[in-house]
Amino acid sequence: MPKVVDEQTREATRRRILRQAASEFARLGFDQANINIIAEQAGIGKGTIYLYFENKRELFLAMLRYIAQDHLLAIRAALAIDGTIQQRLERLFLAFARLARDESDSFNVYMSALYGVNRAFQAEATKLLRDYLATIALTLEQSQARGEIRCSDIEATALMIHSLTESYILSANVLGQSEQAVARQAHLVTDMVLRGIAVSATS
Amino acid sequence: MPKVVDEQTREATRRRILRQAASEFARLGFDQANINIIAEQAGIGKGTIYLYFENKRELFLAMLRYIAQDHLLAIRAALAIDGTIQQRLERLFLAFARLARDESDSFNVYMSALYGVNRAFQAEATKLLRDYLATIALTLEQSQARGEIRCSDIEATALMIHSLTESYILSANVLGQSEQAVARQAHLVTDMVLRGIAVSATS
Amino acid sequence: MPKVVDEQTREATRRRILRQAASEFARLGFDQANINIIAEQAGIGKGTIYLYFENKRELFLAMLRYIAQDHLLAIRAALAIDGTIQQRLERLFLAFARLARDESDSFNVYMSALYGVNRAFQAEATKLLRDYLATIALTLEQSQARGEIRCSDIEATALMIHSLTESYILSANVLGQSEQAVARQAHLVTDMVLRGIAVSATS
Amino acid sequence: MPKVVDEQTREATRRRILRQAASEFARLGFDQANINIIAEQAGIGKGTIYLYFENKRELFLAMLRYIAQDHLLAIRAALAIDGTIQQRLERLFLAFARLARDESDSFNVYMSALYGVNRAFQAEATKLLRDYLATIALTLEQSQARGEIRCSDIEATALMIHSLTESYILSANVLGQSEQAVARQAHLVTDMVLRGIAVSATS
DNA sequence: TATGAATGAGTCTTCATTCAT
DNA sequence: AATGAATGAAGACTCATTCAT
Repeated sequence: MPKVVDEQTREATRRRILRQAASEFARLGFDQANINIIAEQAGIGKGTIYLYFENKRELFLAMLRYIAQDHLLAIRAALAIDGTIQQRLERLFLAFARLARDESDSFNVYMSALYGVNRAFQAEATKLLRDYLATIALTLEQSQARGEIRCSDIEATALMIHSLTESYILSANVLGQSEQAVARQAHLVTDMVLRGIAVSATS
Repeated sequence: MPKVVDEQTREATRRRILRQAASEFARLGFDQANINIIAEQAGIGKGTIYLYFENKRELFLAMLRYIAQDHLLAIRAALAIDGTIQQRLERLFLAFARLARDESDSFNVYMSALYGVNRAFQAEATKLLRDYLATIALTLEQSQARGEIRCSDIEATALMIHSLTESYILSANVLGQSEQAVARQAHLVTDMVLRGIAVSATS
Repeated sequence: MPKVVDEQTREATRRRILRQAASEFARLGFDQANINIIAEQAGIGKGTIYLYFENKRELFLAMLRYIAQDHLLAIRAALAIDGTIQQRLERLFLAFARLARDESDSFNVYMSALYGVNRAFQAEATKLLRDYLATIALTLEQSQARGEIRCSDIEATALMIHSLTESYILSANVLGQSEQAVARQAHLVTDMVLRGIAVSATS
Repeated sequence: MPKVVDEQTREATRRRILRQAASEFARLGFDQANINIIAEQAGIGKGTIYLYFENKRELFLAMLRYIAQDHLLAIRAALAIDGTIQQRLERLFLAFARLARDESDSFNVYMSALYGVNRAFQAEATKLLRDYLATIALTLEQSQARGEIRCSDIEATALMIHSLTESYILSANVLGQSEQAVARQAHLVTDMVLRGIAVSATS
């Protein structure tokens, strides 16, 4: 009989690797990150990592999917159906701000993948982007069904909302603005977006 | 005046290196880009590149500054004082769209630097971001002075405008939307921004 | 008598391993051959192989001895006492040709060991060589006792016969000659050997 | 102006690498041989070896060609046109014996390549084999033109001569026979071959 | 000033072997 | 006895950088 490794242990190890990988990739980028160090930090042997992931590239992609799930859950929770569209979008904005702060590792690594030069990583990051947009689009549709807004092009509007939210927070972070300063903009930005939509929708 | 000719030659070589560096860094990223290939493409010897730049890192930073100048000129030209604020912001939007298309190399490399993981590069890219924002803020001030708009927080608004513009175009590109489709949004987006500002300004 | 069944099972497993080992070592050579794959092909677990053989090296040596037995049986059968010396040597030649064709795996692995660089393997392969030579020498002695041939140096002659036989077939194979073409040489080569012996024996 | 490296220096380095490579490959075989150690022994840096040879495999093949030239020169010198066919073949036999002794490194490495499992190496070693055979065939033709021998199938006879010579010496070496003992067989073996040819030729 | 040959630090990955079950 | 998950030593190869010319 083989050494019985229960699924749980295996899954726990897998997660530990992914977490350390996220940390290292976020800190150093794909190329500079060192597989051996990731293994060491995960408390396993050098070779063991290859029992869980085919190679460095696959580890990176798996990690990307792993953090994507987290992010998406956060986004969906923020856009939960209760509240007005304004409140929901504010929650979205704040959720992004929180992610960028509390999960800066995974946020950085996702942004690097999305705007970096590696096509394979970009493709994977784009999948997450599409999921974001679909979630936002769903919210807009619900809101429209309720008569809160009137929106001619849901897709484009979702893209606009996401772009503005994400980019605003990223730029603010890069510029060194405090989280509080950013949080204070939640109402302002969503208000602007909603009024912008309302107007453009009728134009 | 042989000295001058030498200066010119030297400057020309420097630019040739920077141009090739931008191309390679955009294509492969900092780590994967190969100094030898950049030298070869620039038509100089491997060692010569070190007579112009201390090391790979400095070459990257110099290249970042080099393309930043180009971009800033384009942004300033787009925001030239003639026309209404709406027209000026539309030109800004289109200028970004054109950069993302015609200068995709340098656009990519700038985005990678800004949202990548290398702090040194991020700091340099942030300088360019600050220049963008200052230029936009200046435009908003001019517009306000003319009474076109009324804006409580110029800085935040500039950031919003820039974020929305840049991120919209990037996301659209990543999602594979055509340039034309993006261009058609110019009026819509700027209109939304302006009405958003107008309203938020009074709120 | 469960003990006997166990013994049988154990021996069967051992043989299965040896057979797969011969196949892999012949295909890839000692270093490139993969213990895990041998185990897999033998239908046993990775670790189990170490219950039968101390390590990769010992497995190789055991396999070498295993195939040596087969070869030696074939050689002895070919040199069976019936027939003239010419017929017996022709059968030897054809037996080698058949081995090289039908048991090319074990033939290759033996040649690699004998002429390869690993001293331990060479020593083991040399044992087989000595057995070959002893069998041939025995045949020559029998033939001499019968008055068929007259041979001053049995050892050297046996070596000559073996060398010519083995090397001819190998070279022919390497050069891509068909089995049939090789087989047709049987009479010619043995004839030459015998006349060579006859003459040199009197000189 | 680049560092001027005269052809001579470069060629000398190349040879030094090839010589050390032959030594290491002969000692350890292709897989166990260590590129870094070869470089070190050749008195150059680890990376330098890759300026002369694309990779380990190409280094091995280049070394094979390099030693092949040496061997072929020795073979050709031995078969120089002066003397009887018997004398020429004796010189061939002795030349092989000397190579196996004095150039045992390159001899081993050639044999490993010829009878090993790596097809690429086998193909290259086979080229050398063909050259050997062509040289021997030429000698036989010359001898036939002079009326010394009469030979129906030059190619097969050349193969026989080479096989016997090479294999006899190899086996003798493997069996631990002294060089002198081998050398003493020169006359015996060639005599046998020639008489064998003469007879088989008329049959 | 310009060059490119030489260097060697650095890293992903393989695989024989061990050992807890 | 049988297993296979875990290990880590080992090595080919790349490429930024140096420096003799």
